Amino acid sequence: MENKNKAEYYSPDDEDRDIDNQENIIHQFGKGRKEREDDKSKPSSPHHKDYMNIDNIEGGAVNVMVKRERSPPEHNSMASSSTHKEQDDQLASAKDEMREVMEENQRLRMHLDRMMKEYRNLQNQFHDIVQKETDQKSSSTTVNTSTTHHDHESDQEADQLVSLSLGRTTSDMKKDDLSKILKKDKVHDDEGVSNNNKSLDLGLDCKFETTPTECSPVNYSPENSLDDIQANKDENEETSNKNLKTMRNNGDGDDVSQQNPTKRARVSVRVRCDAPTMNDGCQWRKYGQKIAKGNPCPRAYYRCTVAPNCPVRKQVQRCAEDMSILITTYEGTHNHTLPLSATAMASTTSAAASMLLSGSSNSSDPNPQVTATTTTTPTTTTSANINGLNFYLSDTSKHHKSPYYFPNSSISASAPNSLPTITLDLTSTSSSSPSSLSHLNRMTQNFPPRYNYNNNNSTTNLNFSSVLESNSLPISWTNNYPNQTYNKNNQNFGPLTFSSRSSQDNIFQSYLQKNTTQSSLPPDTIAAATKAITSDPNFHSALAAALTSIIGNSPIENKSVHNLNVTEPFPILSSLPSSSNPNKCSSSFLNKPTSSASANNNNNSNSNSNSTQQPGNNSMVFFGQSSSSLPFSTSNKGKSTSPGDSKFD
DNA sequence: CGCCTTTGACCAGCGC
DNA sequence: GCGCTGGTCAAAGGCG
Repeated sequence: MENKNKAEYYSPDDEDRDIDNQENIIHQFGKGRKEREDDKSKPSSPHHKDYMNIDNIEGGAVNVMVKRERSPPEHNSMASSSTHKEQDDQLASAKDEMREVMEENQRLRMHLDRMMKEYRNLQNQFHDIVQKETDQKSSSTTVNTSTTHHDHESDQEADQLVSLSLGRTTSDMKKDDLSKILKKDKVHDDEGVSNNNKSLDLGLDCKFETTPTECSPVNYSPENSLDDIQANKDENEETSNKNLKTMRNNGDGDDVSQQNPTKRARVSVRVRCDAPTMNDGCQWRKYGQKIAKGNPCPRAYYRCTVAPNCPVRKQVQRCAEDMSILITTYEGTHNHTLPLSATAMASTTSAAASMLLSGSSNSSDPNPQVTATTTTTPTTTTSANINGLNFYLSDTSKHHKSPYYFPNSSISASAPNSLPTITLDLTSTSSSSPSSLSHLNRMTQNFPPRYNYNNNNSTTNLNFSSVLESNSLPISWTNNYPNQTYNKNNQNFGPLTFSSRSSQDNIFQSYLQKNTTQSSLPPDTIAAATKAITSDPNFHSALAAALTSIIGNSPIENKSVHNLNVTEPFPILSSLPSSSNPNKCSSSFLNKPTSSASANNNNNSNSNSNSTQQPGNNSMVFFGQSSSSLPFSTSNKGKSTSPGDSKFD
C-alpha cells in the first residue's frame, strides 16, 4: 500500500531510466503465478533487482518487506505458504496496477513535455516573427520619416508600415503613435518578456483605449484575440457616425452592427449537411429570416445566446445551386467563454478570419480591383485545398459578386455591411457534380471601396492579427484543448495522437503553393496572392489552427493530405461533445466517424444544443442525397426550423 | 413562465 | 428621391 502510493511520485528520471525494466516486470506479472514463484525462487536477476529498487525508490523498508514476502517458504507450513501466496498474489496485482499507473503517468508526462516543447518552439517562432516584423517596420519608419520622395519600394513599405495602424488609417494614425507601438514592441523584445506575456501585451497595446467593461469578459476563444480588439477599437473610434443602428440595439455596446464592417471578417463555412442547421456548439437564437435575392432558400439570422450581450451572429442559408450545402456565416466575436464543443468551430473560423484579414492587408496588390475584369470570374483567387477543406482567397471587387462561389450572391457585396468573407469549404469536390464544382471552393473577399481604400492604408492589421493569432492559439488551445497541441515538428504523441498533423501542415503548405500555381488564373495574380498569403506566418497559424480544429484529435495515422477527405466522417472532436440535437448538423461533421450516426437523427427537436451533448452522435455528412431528403419542410412546427425549411418551395 | 421561432414591419445603405 | 436589398426589431404564438 505504502509503496504503491509512493510509486506515484516517482520522478520522471527514475521512470525514464527504468522503462524497459518496468516492461519486463509487467511481462513477468503477466505470466502465471507458478512462473512468478519460480522466478522468485531464483536468485534475483539484475532486472528483478532493478525492479525492486525502482519499486521502492523511496522506501527501503518496503523493499525489505517485499523481499521478505518473496522469500522462499522453505520453513513455513503449507497454510502459511498459501497465505503467502495470497499475499504475493495481491502484491503482484497491486504492483501490476501500480505499473499501469506509472506507465500512464509516464506517458502523460512525456506528452506534457512534448507539448511544452512544441509550445516553446511556437513561442520562439512567434517571437522571431514579431522581431522581424518589428525590425522591418522600424526600418520602414526610418525610411518614411527621413525621405520625402517615395519610390515604389517605399510605398510598399509604407503599406506594411501602415498596417501597424491597427485599423486606423494613416491620416488617423499619428506617427508618434506608431512609433510608440514600435517602441513597445521593442521594449517587450528587449526586456525578454516571456512570449506569452509579450503577446498579451501586444494585444493590449493594440487595444488602445478600450473600455474595461468591454475587455473584461475573458474569452479563451481564439476569435476574440483578433476580433474583439478590432471591435472594441471600432466602437471607440467610430461611435459618432455609425450609431443609428446602435440606438435600435438597446445600446448594446458591443453589438456587431456597431463594428466597422471594414475591419471585421466574416467566416463562411460550407458544409454538406442534411440537417437544418449546423451545430457548432454554441447556442443561437433566431431573430430573423429573409429571402435573399437570387436564392430561394431563406436566410436565417441567429445571434449567440450563450452570453446576454454576445455580439456574434451567424447567417444560415442553403446554397442555391446545391441545396445539400449549408452555408453558415459567422460574424463577430464571442465575449464569453465558449462551450468546449464550440471551440473547434470558433478556432477554425477565427483562424480563417485571421488569415483573411492578414492576407488582405498583407497583399502586395494595393488595389485588388485592379486585377478585376469585367467577367464574372473572381479574380486574384488563391485556393488551398486541404483534405477538402478549401480556403479560398480571392480579391473580388464589389462589382463582381463572385457568382461562382455564392451563386446569386447570397452575401452581396453591395450590402451595406459587406465584409471581407472567408469561406471554409468543407464540402467535397471530388464527387460533386460539375455545377457544384463550379461553385465550390471559392473564397470571397468582398471589398467595398472603403475597404479597398482602407486596405491600401492598412486598416486591417496583418501584423496585429498575426501576433494575436500566434498568441491566442496556444493559449486558447491549452485552455480548451488540453490534449491538443499545435504540432509542427511531426512528433508522435502516442496515444494522444498528434501525429501526422505537422506533416499535413507542411504538405498543405506545399500543396497550397502547388495548387495555387496550377490554377488557371493569371500567373502574376496568383503569384502575388500566393506570396501575400504564404509569406504571412499568420496564414500558417491560421491554417494550422483550422486544420487542428478539424483534424483535431483524430488518430490520423496514415492519411496523407491527398487522401484525407472531409467527405469522410471526420474524426475530429472525438473528445469533444457534440450536439445531441439530431436536427442540427453538428460541427461534428468533423466528428468521429460513426457509421450509423446519420441514421438516428430525426425525432429530437430539442434545440438546446449546448448542454446535453454526446460524442459522435451527429456525424452528419451527406453526399449525393436527393433533394427530397433535404430538410425543407413547410411545416413550422417545432424548433427545428431552418432557413431552408420554411417558406421555401 | 421563460425561451424560442415566426413573421411582418422598419431602417439604412446603395444604385439609378 | 425612389426603389431595392440586407439586416434587424419586436409582437405574437408555440413549446417544454
